[in-house]
Amino acid sequence: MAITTHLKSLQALELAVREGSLKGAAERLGITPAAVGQRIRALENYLSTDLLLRGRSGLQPTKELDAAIADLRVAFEALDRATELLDFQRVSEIHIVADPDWAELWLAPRLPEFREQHPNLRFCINGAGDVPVRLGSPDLRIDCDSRNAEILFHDILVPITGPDNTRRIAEGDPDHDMEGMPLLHLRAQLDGDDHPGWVSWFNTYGHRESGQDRGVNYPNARLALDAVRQNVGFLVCGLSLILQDLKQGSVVNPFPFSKHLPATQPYALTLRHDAKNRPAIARFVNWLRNKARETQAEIDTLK
Amino acid sequence: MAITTHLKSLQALELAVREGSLKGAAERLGITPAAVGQRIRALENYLSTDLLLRGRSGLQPTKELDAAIADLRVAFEALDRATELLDFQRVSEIHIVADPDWAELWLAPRLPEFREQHPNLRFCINGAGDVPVRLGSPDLRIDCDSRNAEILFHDILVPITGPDNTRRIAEGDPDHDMEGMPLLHLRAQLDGDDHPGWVSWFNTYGHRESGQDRGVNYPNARLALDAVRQNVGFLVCGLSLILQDLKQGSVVNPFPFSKHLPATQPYALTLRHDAKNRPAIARFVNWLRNKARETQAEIDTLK
DNA sequence: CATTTGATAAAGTTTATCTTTATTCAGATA
DNA sequence: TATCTGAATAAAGATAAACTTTATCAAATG
Repeated sequence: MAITTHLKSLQALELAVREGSLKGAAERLGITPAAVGQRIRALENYLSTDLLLRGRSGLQPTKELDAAIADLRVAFEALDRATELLDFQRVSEIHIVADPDWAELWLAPRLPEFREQHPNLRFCINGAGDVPVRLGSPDLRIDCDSRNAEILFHDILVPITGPDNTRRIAEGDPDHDMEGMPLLHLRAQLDGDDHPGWVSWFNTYGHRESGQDRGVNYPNARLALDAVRQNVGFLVCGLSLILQDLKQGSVVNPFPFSKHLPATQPYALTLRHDAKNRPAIARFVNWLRNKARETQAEIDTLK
Repeated sequence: MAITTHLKSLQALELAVREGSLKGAAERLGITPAAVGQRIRALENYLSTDLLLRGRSGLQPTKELDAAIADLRVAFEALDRATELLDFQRVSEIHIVADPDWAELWLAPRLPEFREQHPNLRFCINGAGDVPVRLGSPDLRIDCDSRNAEILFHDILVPITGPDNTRRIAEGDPDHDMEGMPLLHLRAQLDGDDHPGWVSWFNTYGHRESGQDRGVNYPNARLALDAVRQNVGFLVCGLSLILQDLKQGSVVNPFPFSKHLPATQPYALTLRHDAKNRPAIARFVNWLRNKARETQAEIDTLK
């Protein structure tokens, strides 16, 4: 028994008969009337038979089609039921809690790619997103603090500055040039040892004796990065968060990447206990792992 | 109600479940297993759900799919029935009687293009072809003799010779060069006035006083043309029959096409009384008219 | 343990499908 | 009758889907 071909043609045909016009079918299919005509004609050509008598006002199936139209209707009704059951419309929600800087600067720029392929998924990231927060623990947690979590990648911390300094750096000694510009700090860098900043960097690589913690403080990396892009000063920042900026040249590295500090902890992923059973989440995590692997590779290449 | 999308994915899915393997489904669909996997995966991605648990030996629908598989089976069984009814396999026969030279030299080279788009059609042309002759009148008749027939195109008759003469013609006087080479005749050209040949040509354009009907006789144009291609001599031939040869340079025209004779009658088409009701024939005739129009245009351009 | 078989991933190519634009045509409207 | 309108169509070019190929992987089999 041969397998049915021209499925889309048959679908268009059945719909055109049901609607009484190519135009009507086109609207339901979300394509142009010309496309519907082409689909049907393709089938007619294949069969070397006319199937539809096209009048200006209304269509009429030929007797060849008449014989089959009942089966076509049965078929597409059954398919529509199956579609319903398979829950084409289902919206699955993924709730994520993550390091805010990472969420804003690493995840957010990469997410649209994934969402394009998974239009049925809704995200809630750190309380914001497509859907409101849900009570209880999130499906995923990504940060640098959790123990026993699956490691995504090990970041490194590097000094960066704005694009206007590119020329100056090329000509002279970056140490010298830095003298005139403020150091930018993240609040977290000054609060504890978990987030190494300028203090650690100068302690390791020298270049400046005093005033290592002077300068401007920013509450989060996004704001600090905005300032860097506008040439406000120099910042020590996770390389993973600025890969795109470096490629575009909207920020630059005044020192070779070999002068970096390792992050104290890797970014790591914790899954909610029952999340593994949800295919949507499994698929998202899978994507996340791949993207993390890419990032790790880029970091390792540069450092 | 939304319209079912991913028809091919659903088809592959249903078939894979029925066959118990991607490979089996692939064979029935006439594509590679990789393609089947891709179809199914596309749907799974779209739904963000797993549908098929792939084991090395045997597949198993997930519970999501289980709910829908019955409807899918119903749908594709109905489609297969519809397919049957629409007679995907139907073989329609077209019986043609035509001027033998035209059939061999004009129709035969053009027909494959049409047949490629209409694999269900079988031809019987002048008793030969895919199917044996049928009693009674043919569906189509194409010749230059019938009256009250639909004109396809008006041919012109031109002298031609083989490619080896190209150089000699370029250098000198074709009249002179013709002296050493035999004139080729078709039997029909010598028999009556319907098929002008060298006699008419020399009477019109001069160049030779005697021996206009001497030379070699051929029973049909194909054989004569074979001889021309091998530089046996000079022939007066319908331009429509050698357009491709001229383009390829396998025959050449020693005289400008302005020195042509008009064919006494155009090629014309007669349809059997009931042929108009057969869509396959209507479509073939339509194609024939288009091709004839093309030929007419080429002739008019050259002459 | 080596081999076979079926599924998968990645990449590149081919083919199908769709849109756009312009044209045609039957019937409605003036 | 003329002309207008709305739907279908034709042609061409652009886009996107689908397929094949090649290589890899993992389970099952000998």
